Amino acid sequence: MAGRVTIQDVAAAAGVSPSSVSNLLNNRVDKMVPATRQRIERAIAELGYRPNRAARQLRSGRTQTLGLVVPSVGNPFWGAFAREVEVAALKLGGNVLLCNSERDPGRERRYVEELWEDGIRGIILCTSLPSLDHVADVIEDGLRLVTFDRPAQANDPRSVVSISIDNQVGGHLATTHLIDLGHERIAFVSGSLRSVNRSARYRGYCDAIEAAGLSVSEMPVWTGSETGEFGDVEAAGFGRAAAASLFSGEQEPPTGVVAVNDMTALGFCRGLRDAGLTVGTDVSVIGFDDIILADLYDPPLSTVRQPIAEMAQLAVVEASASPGNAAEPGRSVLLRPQLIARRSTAAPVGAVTSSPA
Amino acid sequence: MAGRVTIQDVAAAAGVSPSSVSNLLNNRVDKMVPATRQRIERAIAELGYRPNRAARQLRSGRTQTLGLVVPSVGNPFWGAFAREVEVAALKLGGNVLLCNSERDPGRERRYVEELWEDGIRGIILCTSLPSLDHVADVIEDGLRLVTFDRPAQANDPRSVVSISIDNQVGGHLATTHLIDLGHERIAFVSGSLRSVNRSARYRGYCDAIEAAGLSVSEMPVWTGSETGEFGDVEAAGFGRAAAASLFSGEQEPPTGVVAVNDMTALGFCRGLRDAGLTVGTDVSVIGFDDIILADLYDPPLSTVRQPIAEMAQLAVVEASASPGNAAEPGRSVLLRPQLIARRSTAAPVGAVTSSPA
DNA sequence: TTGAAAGCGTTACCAT
DNA sequence: ATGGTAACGCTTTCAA
Repeated sequence: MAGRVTIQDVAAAAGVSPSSVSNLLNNRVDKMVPATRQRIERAIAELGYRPNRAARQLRSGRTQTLGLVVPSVGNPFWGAFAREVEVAALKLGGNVLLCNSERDPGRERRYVEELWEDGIRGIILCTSLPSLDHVADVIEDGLRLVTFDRPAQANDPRSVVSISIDNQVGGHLATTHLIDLGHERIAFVSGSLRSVNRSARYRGYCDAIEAAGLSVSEMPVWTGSETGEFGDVEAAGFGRAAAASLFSGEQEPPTGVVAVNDMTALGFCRGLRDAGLTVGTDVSVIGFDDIILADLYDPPLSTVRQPIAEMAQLAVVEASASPGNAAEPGRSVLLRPQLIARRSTAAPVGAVTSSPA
Repeated sequence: MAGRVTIQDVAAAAGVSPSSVSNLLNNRVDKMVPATRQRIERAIAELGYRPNRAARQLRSGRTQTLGLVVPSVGNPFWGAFAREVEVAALKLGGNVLLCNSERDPGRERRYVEELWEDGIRGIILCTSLPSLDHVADVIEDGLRLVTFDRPAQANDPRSVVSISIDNQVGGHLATTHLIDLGHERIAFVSGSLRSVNRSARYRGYCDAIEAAGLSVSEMPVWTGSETGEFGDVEAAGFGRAAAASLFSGEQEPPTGVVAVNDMTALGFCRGLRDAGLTVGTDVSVIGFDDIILADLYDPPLSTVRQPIAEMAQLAVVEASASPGNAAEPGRSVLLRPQLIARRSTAAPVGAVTSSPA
């Protein structure tokens, strides 16, 4: 019954006009006589009235809902981020509509368009595609797009705001950590490097390697097949396969490993165990993200932390901002990642006796 | 520009009436002359027209969007479930609006009401509250509510469909596994038991203990403070604290542990490590859920698996069903959990020499 | 096979 | 301080 109660019914029951009910609903109560207000409130309660969002949105053109497109909430990192986004949105009185892209550009595009059609005008898109062409037309229509985990690229539309850690610094941090511990044969393990953040992490890795007087070309870099794409949840299986390959005996194995994210690192650790090796003593492994399970792992996983709560907050503010009070668009916010050294990284077994370069 | 294109503009551009455009949009093309159709399609493409969902929904009263309320996507189990729900919804041509309740009844209610106001008529609610009173009025209004991870209760409204594993069987499965391995001092570790699934798991635990001729009253049961609620993500910290307490030396420690879920189990393992104990040899630990990290852990965690893909599919079908083709309401689907024995459980050290009861 | 016109429930303007 | 009323963009009869 209550499902079909309209603002008209409330007005009739309270003996006022629909406008007054609407005014109350929208907190325009400054000049309303308390008695009227109470009559309306009683009518609302008695009839069990609930406003119709579609009508409200159609008329006002506004929504309090933000769109959030992540690769996959099945991945603990994205799950944690999504949660932080919701927390931040709630603080601002908004909702969040969450979508999993599975890192598929087609799905990204479909979702962005669908959200736009739903009347949503602010979207946080967690993508790492080098180009935003696939959603360019919606951006032109006036979408406030915030990309996360993907620093701004040269060809990005002007209005896009990018929020990300400095992945190159992060890659450098992780690699330098291993170098400082005395490692000289350091692997880099990642899925396809076609994503901008992964390649930035890789660049940081290369910088650190070269800076230490080592040669990247001699390092075991494992980036999987060019063609095969790996979802975020599959990252673990990927890391496991990488470990199996790197320690198959066909080449000199690394003593330290930089994994492109924690899931891959955890999978890699599993692979090491399969091979009878011990993480932290036989081989040092460092990940990226600091998902909740990194600290729970045995041994606790060293990693590079992203300040997700802070980033989520920023992203929500930017995506919610009406054109007026938004910061200058085209902005790229690059936060600093933080090295979290735990027990999965240690000095290599033969560190002291290794011949100097 | 394109953002303000309406069906009228398209009709004008194509030289037809809005009705015809609408017919095309809704796939009512059976009796449309191909030429007309092409003109309209060209106009749509040229103008970059995109239908306005709010208007569409307001007029037709229909939405393809489902609501999904989980405790927290920060928890890998719920993240994985949410993903499966989305996959299932996509297959049926629908969307999913995801919300984190943090297991707060007030938030559950607020979300359910908000979703209803958004025009959403099917919701999958992952709650474990004994009563559904807090959302009863929305159900009366005609909401198709599917509860997940919470078997039907006596007072539930008739129309509610419940999808869950048989948690009592699951608890029994986990406990019996430890008993079969030779354990005689088996702890149960959980947050508050006020949730129906947790208490069902506990009941299964008790059944198994008693069936083995042991006494529940002599077992170390750790269910945390009555008052303190623990979120799903905090479950790990909780398990860790439980381990610290159970192995503090104040009482005889258990040789086996049934944790109420994998996050708690993983936290417990971390706590054991803090205490210098080894999981799988010194103490056996079994969890619940089989999150992706269970298999990645060192040692791989024994657990009781929930068939989440199958359950998600079921939930989506039920929540999407229009009253007509829905299965009989009030139904409670109880799926069978599956024991996954891995290396975190083994025979206790003193199994053979332990004195018989 | 296509078109005209009446709403869906709300807001916002302009009266009063 | 409150009411009347015209939109918002679309779907859906019903008529042509």
